[in-house]
Amino acid sequence: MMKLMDTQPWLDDDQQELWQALLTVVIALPAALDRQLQREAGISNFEYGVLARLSMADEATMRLSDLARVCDSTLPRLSKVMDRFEARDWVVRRPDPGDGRYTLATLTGAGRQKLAESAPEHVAQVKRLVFDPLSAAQRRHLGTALTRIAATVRRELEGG
Amino acid sequence: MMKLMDTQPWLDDDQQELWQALLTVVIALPAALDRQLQREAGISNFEYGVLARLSMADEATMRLSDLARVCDSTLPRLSKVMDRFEARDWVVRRPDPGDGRYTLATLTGAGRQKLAESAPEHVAQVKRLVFDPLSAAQRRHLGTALTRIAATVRRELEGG
DNA sequence: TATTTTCACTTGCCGAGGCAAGTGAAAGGT
DNA sequence: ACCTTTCACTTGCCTCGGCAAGTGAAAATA
Repeated sequence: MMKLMDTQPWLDDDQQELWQALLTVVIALPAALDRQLQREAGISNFEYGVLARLSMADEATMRLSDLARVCDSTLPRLSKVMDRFEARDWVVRRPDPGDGRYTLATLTGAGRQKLAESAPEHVAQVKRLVFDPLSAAQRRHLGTALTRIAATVRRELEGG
Repeated sequence: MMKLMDTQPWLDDDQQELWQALLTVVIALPAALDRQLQREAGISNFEYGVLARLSMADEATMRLSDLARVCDSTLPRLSKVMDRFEARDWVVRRPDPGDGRYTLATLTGAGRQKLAESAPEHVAQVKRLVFDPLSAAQRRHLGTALTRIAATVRRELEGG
């Protein structure tokens, strides 16, 4: 153990503080968002993201594999979310006419409405928890840093 | 509710970008850490955090409720983690002599060893994913912003 | 002192997600 | 044309975590 600490030193104090704050954010922020969305809309933060992404797509339609990628999801996970959404008539699935291996998911009117209903409070919560505590400059800096980290993590998950 | 939408509508473009990056980080970063730790040590990122926190405590001993708070965990969740840890002889639980309602958890030698084994690669991964992509100034700014957000989110979860 | 309330934790039940194996469609090889 | 391989997804099995109800210990009230 001592030997390992020599070659691969631990985080220094500043790094420790940053790391602890990041851990709290990645653990507690999703928990807070989930609780509010679950209570007020009966969906998870992740499910909200799926609805939002689909609604932004052309024709509100995407291939599942593309949707999974932009939502940072595995395919099995998204598949099961789609099962739930289809059961509630929020989306419809059909094979891609051009290539039968792909599946196209389309947001229905009911799905769009569900999103519209849950959006205002969710957005307000995001603003309250993430944006309100920061100055404009801090937001800029945070955006820059997070974008870099996000890109690195994405590569990690795709390559690993 | 309507009032919120009037005064604070959707996120603007810069906010959208920040928000998307933050979503990727809170979703994909834990996933990446979990995968590596699971593969190489058979534990989750959360479990690693519990071991690490305990090891830092005086006598490697903490009340479960205190441990839960610093790990941003619920008590049921931590209780089940402790079941697993006790089954592997990584911790022992005993009632607090001073107040029988509290339970003290102590890290055993085996538990400390498990932590020491998994630490180097985990720390290296954290450095690679979080610190390496950033300049020194960016790290400082990120730390400042995340600390503020973390404090806000903590208050949210305790108060809600 | 007896009863009630408040803790700190545990347990049971259920839904969600990961992984590995299965299915069906297209592409590649012979 | 056939067989194999490679996709894109789906399904099954299992574990983890959330919530609500249960337990046992201390405090508060009477």
